[in-house]
Amino acid sequence: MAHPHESTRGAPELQEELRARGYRLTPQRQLVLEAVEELGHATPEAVLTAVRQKARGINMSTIYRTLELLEELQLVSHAHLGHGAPTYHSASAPDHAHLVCRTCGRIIEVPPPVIEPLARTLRAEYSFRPDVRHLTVFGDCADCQGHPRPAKVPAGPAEVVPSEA
Amino acid sequence: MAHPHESTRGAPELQEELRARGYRLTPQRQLVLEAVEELGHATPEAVLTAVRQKARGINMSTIYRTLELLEELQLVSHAHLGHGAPTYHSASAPDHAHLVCRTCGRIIEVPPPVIEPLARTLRAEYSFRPDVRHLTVFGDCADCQGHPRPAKVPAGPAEVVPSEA
DNA sequence: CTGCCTGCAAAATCTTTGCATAATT
DNA sequence: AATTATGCAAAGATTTTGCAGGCAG
Repeated sequence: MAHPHESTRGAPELQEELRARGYRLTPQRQLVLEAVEELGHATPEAVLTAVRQKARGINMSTIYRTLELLEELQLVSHAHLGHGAPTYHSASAPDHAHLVCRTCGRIIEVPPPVIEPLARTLRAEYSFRPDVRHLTVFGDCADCQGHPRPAKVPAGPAEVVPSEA
Repeated sequence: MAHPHESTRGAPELQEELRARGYRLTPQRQLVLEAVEELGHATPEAVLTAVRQKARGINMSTIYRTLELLEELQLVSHAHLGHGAPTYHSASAPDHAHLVCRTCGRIIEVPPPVIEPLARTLRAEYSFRPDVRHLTVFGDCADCQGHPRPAKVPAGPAEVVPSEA
């Protein structure tokens, strides 16, 4: 198959979560959830584009409203990987934090165990419970160290490199 | 004195850094740097307000251009503490990362040593060099755990709680 | 003087909201 | 049938950019 995340229990679970809170199941909501699951790291703009390939007439405001709803239902979560646009992830994908290279824009996913020692320290010393899924660490990746750092990060959301750890 | 950061070597160092790269020293640039040093965590909007109390006629576009320049000169750095507005910090203040409570909005500063173990791991396993000053960890603070989490984070930039560690 | 900077205004992004209509339950 | 959800368009909020005049060096 062509998509990153296969655990698209989508519809059934979605309907269940929606109805439990008095919300309705609509084609738009199914499509948005599917798009987030398939895209992996999706900006609202990317979700809109993806959804429009399957159905027409869908509006950006619906994307925003739906993403907010899905996040409330804990079916998706978002993280800030750059200046402006947040990116959404499916809750059915494995949890991970992000490393973002400031020079080339590359995004590296890291599994929770890498963050856990820090999380433990924050819980112990600050009574603070971090949300690892929302964590983004900015810095320079292996390929970009020592380079004269361009004024701005290059174009596009850049490739995502899931860590194998 | 009434302001957080006293190490306002400001003007001299600013002039030096500017001239070294062919930039000019202007009243606006001095005022913006001072404001960032005095405010501690400053959004562009807050900087504008602060600067306008000392001089008039200053425009928001100058704030943005100046903050960008000061960051290039490494005299300030920014972090994303919330949804939209970035906050700027003086480089003359002690380095620190941020913990942001999603429920009450409280901001807790943590010193680099707390983050260092994670930084070491990322360098060793991912050849990734994190920028600790830019690091923000979202989660729930001691006071807010177990609470029914409001739909939205409460008003205002909220108080900043420098860690004593 | 020469050319960098600033203020102003318009534009560009990105997101939210009001409202009438369409769709779900 | 009762309400919720959507599409559309306009409004907001934030940041960027083009220009002509002003100021630093």
